[in-house]
Amino acid sequence: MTKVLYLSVVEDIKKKIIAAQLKPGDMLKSESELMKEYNVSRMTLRKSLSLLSNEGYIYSIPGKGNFVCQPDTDVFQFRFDDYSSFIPQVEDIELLSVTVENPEPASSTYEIFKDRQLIRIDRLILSEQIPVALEIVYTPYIPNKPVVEDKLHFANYSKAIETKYAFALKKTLKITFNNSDEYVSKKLNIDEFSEVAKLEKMIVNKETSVPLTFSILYLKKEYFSLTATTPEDDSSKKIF
Amino acid sequence: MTKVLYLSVVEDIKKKIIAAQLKPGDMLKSESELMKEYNVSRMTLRKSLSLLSNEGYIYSIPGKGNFVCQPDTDVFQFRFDDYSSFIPQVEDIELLSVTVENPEPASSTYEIFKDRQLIRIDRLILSEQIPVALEIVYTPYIPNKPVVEDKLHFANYSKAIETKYAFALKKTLKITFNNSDEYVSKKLNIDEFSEVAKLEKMIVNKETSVPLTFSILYLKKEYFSLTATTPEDDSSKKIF
DNA sequence: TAGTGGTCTAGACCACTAG
DNA sequence: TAGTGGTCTAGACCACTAG
Repeated sequence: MTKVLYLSVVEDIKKKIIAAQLKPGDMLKSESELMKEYNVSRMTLRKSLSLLSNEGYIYSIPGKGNFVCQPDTDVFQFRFDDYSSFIPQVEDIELLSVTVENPEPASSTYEIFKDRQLIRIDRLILSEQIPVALEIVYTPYIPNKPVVEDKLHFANYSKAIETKYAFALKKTLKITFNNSDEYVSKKLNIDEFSEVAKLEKMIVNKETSVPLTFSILYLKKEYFSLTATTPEDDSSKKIF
Repeated sequence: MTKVLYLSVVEDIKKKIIAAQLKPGDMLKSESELMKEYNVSRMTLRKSLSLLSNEGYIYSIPGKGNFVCQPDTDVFQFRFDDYSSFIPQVEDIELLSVTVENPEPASSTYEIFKDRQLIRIDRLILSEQIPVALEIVYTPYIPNKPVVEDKLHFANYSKAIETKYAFALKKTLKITFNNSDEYVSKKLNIDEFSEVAKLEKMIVNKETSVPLTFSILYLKKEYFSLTATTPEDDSSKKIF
């Protein structure tokens, strides 16, 4: 079908794996056999196997052969950037406060940042005039950076760092369901102690483990809905 | 450092990208320049580039050059198989009922399975004697399959299918916070209409879109906690 | 010892881009 | 037209596995 040799080999083997003609753990024919079967050179055949390997279909044991993977079908993926993931309507954002504070011992911010001074920014997210979520963002306070000095540009500054060092970052998101405290319930205009979704996001430098930002999003429970799926076949990846 | 040529090239370029010496959108040197710089053959250099591409660091535009990717750092991953993800303690499972039913029009099972007859299995998951979650699993009823005929073996049968056709499956998980209904609250022994986490998992055949199973897990809110992270560098992937 | 996969090279031909 | 990346080959040498 495809006029590119190595892709037609990939397609054929992949088809057999999906149809379970080749089952997890099964050994493929040897490379020299496959070379004859598909009438391609060793390097071309190996390029096909490489692709199948990258897509999680096969793995190889040197000296033995190539085998069909035991796939992990319990890994789910979803996209999350900020509140906009949850609030489809056009929203307003109300800046509540910008403060500089020291983490209290035993608080989660202390766990993360130790005793570094932090900038804390509180924002209220509204949809159709009603408050929907409360976001609190903590970032280390670095004097002389264009940060507190210019609150308005802070968000963009933060994003810029995130983009520049994107390959060095690791993000962690923890989702729980909590009773709101007095502050949160007042801001969201809900009953005290009623339930809210709590999303804690931490961004750290993958290499150095230095924390970059920590944020908490308190979201009205009826707005929380998360859909995650098994990752798709990564044909988006460029093929060399 | 590494004695494998193509890996040392990968390491060097990756280092530059992580350190933001090469920024998203930047063009790499041409392949012929890189060949000279690293003193490797074209195919070896291209193998390095291929790896970097697979790991999401670079992409190429034929006729133009290789470029540093604009990474998507908002994709999160987590593992989820069943209730065991949430209940760390040794748990008991109580089989509540196994029934055959027809989806009611407008119900979510009808949306998924249309009017196919379904097997519905209700289980109560207990931890330290107290009910923690209620699981309802729907599967198409196929007469003469070793399914309803032998309830005890059903779970294993289901798992076996899942394993065999793992490469053909796509799973979707939807998480929301809902008010419990009478049945759920009674079984979980909580106040009616109080909040529970609701996890709906659907397994479909990726190729044919035929649904395989649909399950709902009602989980006591205090047990719900989900931690997801940005995917790690996939050095687990075998390299050809 | 024969067979397997892993690394690496030199070289050929191609389509596409951009001046 | 010169340069870029994409495909494909034949061949060499290596370490590892298993009988």
